[in-house]
Amino acid sequence: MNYSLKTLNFFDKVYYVVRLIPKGRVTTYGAIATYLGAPKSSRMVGWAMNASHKLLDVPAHRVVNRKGILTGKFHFESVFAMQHLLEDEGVAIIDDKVVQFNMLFWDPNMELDTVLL
DNA sequence: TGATTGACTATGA
DNA sequence: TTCATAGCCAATC
Repeated sequence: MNYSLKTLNFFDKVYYVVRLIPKGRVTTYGAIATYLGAPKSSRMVGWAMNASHKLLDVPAHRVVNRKGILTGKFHFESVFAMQHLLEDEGVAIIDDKVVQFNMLFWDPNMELDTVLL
């Protein structure tokens, strides 16, 4: 396993950043990956989310793809769980897409000054 | 060890 | 906006 504390840190950082997402806001896999210094590893963020199933603290529902589509909903308990969680936080969802995604988008690169690396 | 996979993204049509 | 394709990189098998 190791080979890389870096890799492990990557996952941990993903969880850390995701937990920082304010309620009622959303971000993207790419934004998180970029913030972690690996803009090309957006898929790894998704992979981390997949592993985050065990971690109840990770609000994976606040992470969508760059179009604002809830592509990860199928990985939740039900395909409506993700949408419902977001709506409960005040995020409107229509046709699996975040309404006014551009406004609700929370970019860690812009909002956070802390450097985790 | 090597090939496949995936909650993605950028680009071009 | 949507569709298809290519590139990405770590985890899985």
